[in-house]
Amino acid sequence: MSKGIPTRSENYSEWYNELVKKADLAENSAIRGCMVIKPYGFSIWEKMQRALDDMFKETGHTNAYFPLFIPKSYLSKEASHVEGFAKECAVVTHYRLKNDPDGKGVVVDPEARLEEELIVRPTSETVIWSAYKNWIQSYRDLPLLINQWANVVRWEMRTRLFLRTAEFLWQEGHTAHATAEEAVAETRQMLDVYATFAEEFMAVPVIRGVKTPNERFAGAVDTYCIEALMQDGKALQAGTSHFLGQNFAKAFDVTFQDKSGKLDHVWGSSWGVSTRLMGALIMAHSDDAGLVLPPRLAPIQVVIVPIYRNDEQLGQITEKVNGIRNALKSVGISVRYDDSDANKPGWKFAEYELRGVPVRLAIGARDLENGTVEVARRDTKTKETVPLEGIADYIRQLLDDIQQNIYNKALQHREENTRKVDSYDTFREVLENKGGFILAHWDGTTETEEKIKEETKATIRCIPLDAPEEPGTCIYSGKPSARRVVFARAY
RNA sequence: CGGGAUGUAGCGCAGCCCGGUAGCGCACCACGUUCGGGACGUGGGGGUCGCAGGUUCGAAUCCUGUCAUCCCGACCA
Repeated sequence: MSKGIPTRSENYSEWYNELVKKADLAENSAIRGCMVIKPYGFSIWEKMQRALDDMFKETGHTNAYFPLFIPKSYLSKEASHVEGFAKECAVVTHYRLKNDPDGKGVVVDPEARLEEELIVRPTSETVIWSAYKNWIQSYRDLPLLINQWANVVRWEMRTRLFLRTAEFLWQEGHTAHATAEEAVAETRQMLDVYATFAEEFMAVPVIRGVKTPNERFAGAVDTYCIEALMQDGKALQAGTSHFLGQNFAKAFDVTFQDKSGKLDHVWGSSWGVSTRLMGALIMAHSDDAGLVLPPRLAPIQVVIVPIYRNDEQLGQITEKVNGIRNALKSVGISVRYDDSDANKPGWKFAEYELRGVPVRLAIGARDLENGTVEVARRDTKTKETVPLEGIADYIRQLLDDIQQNIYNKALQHREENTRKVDSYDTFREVLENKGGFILAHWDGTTETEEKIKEETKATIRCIPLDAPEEPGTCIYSGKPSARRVVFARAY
């Protein structure tokens, strides 16, 4: 990027922060740990939301909305759940302010203390399951397939734009089923939905896997996840899906009668992805010139920049551009024509590259004469002059090519940075010098996992669902192992 | 909550050591020339120097306190 911004290789972290700000995606708010998502950033998030929501509905889910506040007693009903979240909860203790007796603004009215504190939801399992108790009586009420789009709060000590913020936006699905098999199938189905979304929309290849007990969601029987590899060799969990067993059903006494009249607790699942996906999107593809957006998620797919010397020329160009815009719009391509006089073409070129617009068309007097347009693509930064005739089909094909190319690049990067390692020395060396995913044998104990984490900062990202059976010995303890698991340092 | 740093114009910074009434770049406004890769010239507007005390004839500068932000840890499905 221009103007003294560090490059990816100099300082990935700083590069990321600057990019988020310069590309007008988000900024830190004055509120501790919170983020302001700016209009451009939010428009990308909206595209993600829409695509995900369509996928949820296709798989039979409906949207609903539950309260922001959770009575403290709800949260404590499921023992491991409360333990997992207790350390990062924002708590509402009072319901009224009053004027400061010393005349200095307002103070919390000590007389307005809540009898029972309210927790700002860190996740909604507890409020939702307390509602499900009343919604479910019979097997005829099942499966219950509900999703909500909401904000949640987790009081993180240290935050990073999009990747970890005190408040974030997400989607959380909560389902109830008559059998364990159905609930597991749901859990796996939603994992696949997430993986498909990541790969086909975000152009980010992911590994589907199951978490170790240590990394499991607080209150789940099994936690599944998709793991992506960022350009700096660190892993990012891009989505999770949990099989809850009967844990929440038991905690909230959610039972149903089956066909034979027998009473049983229902089986649950929950799953979610958050604005963290924005972080994944940014980190997976961007380069030193700025953001690189996959066409399927780009708010503006094509920007048109006129090159002119005077109003007369601009008029002629605009006339030609109107035809192009209509042709592109008619095949469903989103276009912006930037004829603003405020900035020069060179400035606009740089600006739209920074914002990751996949395709840029430049059209000037030369093109008017020749019946051509200059087409520049963001992913490869190449440009060529093409005839105006058939431009819509050409661009549509080009957008598909760009989507595919971005994915291929990310996949190639992941493949080049996924290594089988069989000794602890090599493991440490690879982590230190190369990063990436490391496929290694592990003895299956939390103890070993913790030791490795302490010594190397690497965690087991997941046990891949497609991990082949392969007897070996644990790189740390030397004990037998049935298959390799994925290690990495993570965000 | 520990360790380090920083608060000066919308943004990025210099000035502080050695006290003398605030400056640079970008952005902004006006005019002209420019316009196919972040244009140039000339003129102009904008700041109680984070906040509160103190020292001094005089404080952005020295002292004390305080608040905030950032980085490194601890924390983190």
